[in-house]
Amino acid sequence: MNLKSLFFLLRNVQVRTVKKGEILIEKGASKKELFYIRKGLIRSYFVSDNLEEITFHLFGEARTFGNVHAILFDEPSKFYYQAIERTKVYTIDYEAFYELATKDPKLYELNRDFIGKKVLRQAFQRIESLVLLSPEERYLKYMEDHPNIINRAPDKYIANVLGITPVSLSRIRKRILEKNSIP
Amino acid sequence: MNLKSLFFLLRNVQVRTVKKGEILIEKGASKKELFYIRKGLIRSYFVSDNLEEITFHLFGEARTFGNVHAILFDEPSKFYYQAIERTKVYTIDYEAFYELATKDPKLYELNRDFIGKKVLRQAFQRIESLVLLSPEERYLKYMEDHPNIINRAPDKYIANVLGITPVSLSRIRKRILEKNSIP
DNA sequence: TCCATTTCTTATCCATTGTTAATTTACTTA
DNA sequence: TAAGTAAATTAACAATGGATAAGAAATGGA
Repeated sequence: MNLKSLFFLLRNVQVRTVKKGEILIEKGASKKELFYIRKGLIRSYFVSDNLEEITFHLFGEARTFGNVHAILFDEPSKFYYQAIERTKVYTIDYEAFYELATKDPKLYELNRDFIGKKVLRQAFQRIESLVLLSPEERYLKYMEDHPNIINRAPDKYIANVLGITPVSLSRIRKRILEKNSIP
Repeated sequence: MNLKSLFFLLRNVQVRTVKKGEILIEKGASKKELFYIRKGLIRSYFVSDNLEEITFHLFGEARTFGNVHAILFDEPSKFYYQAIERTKVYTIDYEAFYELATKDPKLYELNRDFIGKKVLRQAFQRIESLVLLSPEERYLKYMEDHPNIINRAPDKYIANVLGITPVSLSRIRKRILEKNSIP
C-alpha cells in the first residue's frame, strides 16, 4: 500500500466505541460501512416470524464485518448488529473504501476477498457442519474454532448459531463434562 | 446486449450432453466454466471424512452453476458435479465470459449477480432454514421451492440436502401423507 | 449492597431422529 | 426379460432434541 492510500485511509477511518447492548446497524439500514473489531463482541440477529430474535452470527476481536445485505445485495439490512460487550470498532464508509480499492491493487484484492469470498466460504462451511454434524459435534467444533467467543457470549446466542435450543445446549455441555470426568 | 457480444457468445458457447451418472466436474478440477442446464438434473457432492458421498446441491432446468471453488475461491473443486439424468447443458469458459462481461455493462451486472450474490443469498437462506426449521418443515419448504426436483432425484440425495438421513426422510413423507389423508 | 431481571440449569414428558437390519420395490443392463 | 443391483420402506431400539416449567445462578442497575 502506498503513502497516498495510507493517508486516505487515515482520513476516512473512524474509531467508535459502543456500549453493551447498543445497536450498531439497525434492521432496514442501507448505509454501507465496514467494521473492524478492535475489542469486544458483536452479534448479528434477525427477527423470526414469531417475533423471536435469532442470532445469526457472532463476531469477536480482529474480525471484519459489515451490513451484508446492503453491501453485497444492495438491499436494506435483514439483520440487526448489536454489541454484546462494550466494543471498540474501526469503521470506514464502504464507498470510500471501494474507491480506494479500485486504485490500489492490494486493497482491491482485500476488497474482493472480504466481500463475497470470505462470507461465502464461511456460509459453505456452516452449511456443511449443519448438514454433517450432530448438535454436539457442532458445539465441539464451534468451541474449537471460536475459543474466544465461548464463555463470553450468552449461551442462548450460541445455541441459535448452532441451530439448537438453549436448553439443549445446556444438556450437551453437561454430557460433554460427564464424558470427560469419567476417569 | 449488442450484436458483437452476441456473436462472441455464440462463438464461445458450447452444447454438451452428458449421460446419466457421468461426472461433469471432478473433485480437484480448477477449470472455470459456467453451465446452464437446458434439460436434466445435476447434483454436486463432496466426500466426507468417512468416505460417504454427501450431496450438497441439486440443480434442475434453467439453473446456472459452475465450479464454485474454482470460480469464486480460486482453488480446486471440493465438489464433484454429476448428472443424475441424461442432461443437456450450455457451457462457456468463465474467462471468456468474464472478458465479455467487462465490456458489456449488462453482462457485467449479470456476472456480478451470478457470481457471489446469487450463491451467497441461497447459502444464507439455507442456513436460515437449517437453523429455524424442523426436518419436516424443511422438506415441505424444499418441495414448494423445488417441485421440479422432488420425485426426480433419489431421496437419499434430497435427504443430504436437508441434513437428515434417508430413513428419516422416508418416515417424514409417510407422516405427511397420513396427515393429509385423514378426512 | 440489594433487588430485579435475565440467563442457565434441571426435570419431565413426548416426539422425532439416528442406527441397524430386514424386506420390499424400483431400476439397470446383460 | 430376467437377474442383479440400488433405492426406499418398515421395524425396533436407544439416544437425543423440543417444549414447558420451576428453581438456581449470574448479572446489572439503582
